[in-house]
Amino acid sequence: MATSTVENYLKATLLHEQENDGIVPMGALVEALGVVPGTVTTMVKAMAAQGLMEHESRQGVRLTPVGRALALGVLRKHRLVETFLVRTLKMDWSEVHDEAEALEHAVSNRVLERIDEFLGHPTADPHGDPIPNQEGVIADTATQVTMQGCAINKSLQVTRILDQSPDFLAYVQDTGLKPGTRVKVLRREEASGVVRCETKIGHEIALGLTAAAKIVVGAVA
Amino acid sequence: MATSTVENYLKATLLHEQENDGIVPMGALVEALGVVPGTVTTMVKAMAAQGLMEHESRQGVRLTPVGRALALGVLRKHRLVETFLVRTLKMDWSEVHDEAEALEHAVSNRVLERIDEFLGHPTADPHGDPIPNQEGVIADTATQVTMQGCAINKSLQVTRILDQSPDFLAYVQDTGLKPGTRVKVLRREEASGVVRCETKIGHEIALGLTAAAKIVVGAVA
DNA sequence: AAGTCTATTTTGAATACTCGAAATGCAAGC
DNA sequence: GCTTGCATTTCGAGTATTCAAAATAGACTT
Repeated sequence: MATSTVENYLKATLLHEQENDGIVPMGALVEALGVVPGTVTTMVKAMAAQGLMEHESRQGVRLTPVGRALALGVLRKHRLVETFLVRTLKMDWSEVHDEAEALEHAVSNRVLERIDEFLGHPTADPHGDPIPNQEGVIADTATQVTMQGCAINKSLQVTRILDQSPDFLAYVQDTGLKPGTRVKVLRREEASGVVRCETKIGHEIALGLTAAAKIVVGAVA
Repeated sequence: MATSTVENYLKATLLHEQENDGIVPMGALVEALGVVPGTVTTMVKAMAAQGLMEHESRQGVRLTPVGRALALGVLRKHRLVETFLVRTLKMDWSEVHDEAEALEHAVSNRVLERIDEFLGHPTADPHGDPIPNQEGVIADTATQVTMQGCAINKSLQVTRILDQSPDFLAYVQDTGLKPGTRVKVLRREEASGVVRCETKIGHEIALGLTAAAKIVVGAVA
């Protein structure tokens, strides 16, 4: 079995591979895991020896198929646990990340599949991030549109938040732009970079371009 | 924070103190934790230095108030998690022990209190073992009576199973003598040591004295 | 081409936990 | 009182993970 440290390295690598393409630089893992560079080098070598990743010296790492499969399993646990904490235990969706971080290493597959069933096989967690299925397949996200690029004056709904930092989560909470919320972009002010929109409740909101780029929207069901 | 290893040593010590009185011999921890004697000596010394237990050389250990409080917290987590796995996730009550063993170290107090609330503040886990409350107080168990010593021909119910081994749990499952089940002891055959009883469903069962001594019964509500 | 900057690697050391095997203390029996 | 036996302790060593600090490789300037 992989230790929780190893699982964390796998997950961080997978997440980076998903966001950017090509090799994952050591610095990205240093950043994501909050350790010093030397530690990452040591761990990466050990994991490469175990066949979980490939290490190109002075370049970075890449997951092997085995490593990727394990990483997807960890991601699945993380996101199902988050969903569970919010939906069933009524915890605040902006505070469940750290809890899930700890639990993802302790939940067995047996328990996980019970949770999955209990929740009705959800495909996205409370932040809208897709949940890999048991085989590690993730629903397509290539065609995603954010509030920065979506159609104007069309009734849409928030489907995903791309920035998980507590700050941004609090901001989203504040404006009410959580996954599931109906929104319509009224207009974009090119000069100032302000995006004006209104929510279902009639509330009108102005948000900056960077913020708009982090909120994914889709058609209403 | 205590590591999960430390939590396991604390819990094992508490459990032994509850079953037997006086000092807990090192051998008891060796047995309970599945490590070699030298390891226990090393850990115990470290924990004594941290003020979690007192170590009498060549004798054994005793929890300090601080250690006991922590141990009760771990026990509370273990038992609430077990209850949750059985009641909410519909897992088999004879197989949840190992799962809870892993989860008890990963569940935060915040999550734990949500689970407690979700379950309606239960006072006993699926095996009938009492769940300490938030202050570490355990409901009285001194007046417990087993099927070995209870009244004859009185309608009672199973309230607790004292042996958690998979074997005995399977036996209990088999005979249907789970916590909550109504039973009446018909008679005890002194010579053979057989205890005859009948369950609510009219089923008549014969069980040995050792088995009878592991099944706690109480008045029906 | 030489020099500089930065990411990465190396090295040496620490912590927490574990083992196996040898040494020791103590209680019980003869 | 001496010996035996078992529980416990000590000792030396190994794994996994981490850090701080020094060394190095490449890429980027000038």
